[in-house]
Amino acid sequence: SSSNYNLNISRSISHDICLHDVTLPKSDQPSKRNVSEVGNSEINHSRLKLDATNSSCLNLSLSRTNSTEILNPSVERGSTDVTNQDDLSVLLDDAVLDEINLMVLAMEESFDALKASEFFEESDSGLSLNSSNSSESPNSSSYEEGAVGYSSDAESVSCDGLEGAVGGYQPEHSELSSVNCHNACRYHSFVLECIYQNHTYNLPPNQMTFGSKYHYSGSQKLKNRYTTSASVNLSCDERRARALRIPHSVHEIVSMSIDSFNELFSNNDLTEAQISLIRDIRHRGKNKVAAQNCRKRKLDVIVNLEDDVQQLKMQREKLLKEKAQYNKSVNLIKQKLNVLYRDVFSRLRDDHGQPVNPNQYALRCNSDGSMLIVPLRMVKSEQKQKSQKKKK
DNA sequence: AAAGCGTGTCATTGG
DNA sequence: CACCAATGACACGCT
Repeated sequence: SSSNYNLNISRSISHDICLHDVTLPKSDQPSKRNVSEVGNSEINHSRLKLDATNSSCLNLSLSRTNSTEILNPSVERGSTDVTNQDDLSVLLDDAVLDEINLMVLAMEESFDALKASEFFEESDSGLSLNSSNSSESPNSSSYEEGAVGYSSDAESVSCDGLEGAVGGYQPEHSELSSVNCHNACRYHSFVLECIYQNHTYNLPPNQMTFGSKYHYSGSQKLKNRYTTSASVNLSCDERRARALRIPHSVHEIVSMSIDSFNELFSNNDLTEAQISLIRDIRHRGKNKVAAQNCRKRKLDVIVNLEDDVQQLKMQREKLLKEKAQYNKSVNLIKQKLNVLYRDVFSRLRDDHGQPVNPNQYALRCNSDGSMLIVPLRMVKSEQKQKSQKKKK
């Protein structure tokens, strides 16, 4: 079945390719997301798929729908059905294997897309990539230049010839499906170059530049601002530093004292580009540490505030309990006072020896300890006056 | 697929 | 005025 041969192709090819592991620094390995972006440009027809989930191993897979086109470019799409492995093995002729091996070779050449394309041009049927700038895109994007150009917009080289390569699926490419392994290889090599050099893989192709300063000014500066995963950035600076032959590691540049740092520029050995890069590296490194400290402080503040909230909650609970206790005591005292008051009142007698009516009179306790019997209306009017004074 | 988190970077600000 | 640390905002990758 077609799915069977698809499996076999994948196995044989990936075997070949995995034998020639392209080992990348861990920090340089494209992340899954990057791969998915690359994957977006895949087409449903014959295709090469960069499987960089384990980017040390380049995995080549052929989609089942049109793998015949890769295997045999002369077969028109849909005109031939390959339905079993025998057919496939016939199609998987030496020429195809050569192509595959050449791709592997190309990958061994540090993904030098130009070299890869040269191999293919020498070996295949002459079908060429419709890339207008094959001479400029991969070659002019050599590692050194990309790094040098980091601080110079003028050195940017666009990737117009590969529009859509990174941005997403481009239907036109399906028309070239049988065209190809080597197109795809070059294209993916190119994408890899982009990723390795300046991480512009997240940019639309027309903005993908080699060696351009990654900070885009103007209205696009936020959207297109260069950003990469944390693990990639440092090595990015390190590679730039190496490319410019800066005689210090990124760590040294960042951590050296300000005096040592200034001494770097005192002897005029450094070019403008080097100086600019060194300053940028130091600034980024310092800022990175500052951001880390800032976030730590922020977390500390949050933790402290959470502690404060907890303590205040506990204090509130405690005060509420105290308040309840005091209210209880006050009520108890009021009850006792009431009992005492009634008791005292029940013992009082007027001039005729009659009990005093508690609805008409009240007891008043003076500051000197003496007690008076006062008419209740007097007490009430005095209370009114007091309350009015308080309002004023 | 969406949300949340961690991180690096850039712009800005205040010391 | 230059420098630098601090910080808000943003984008990205990862879970």
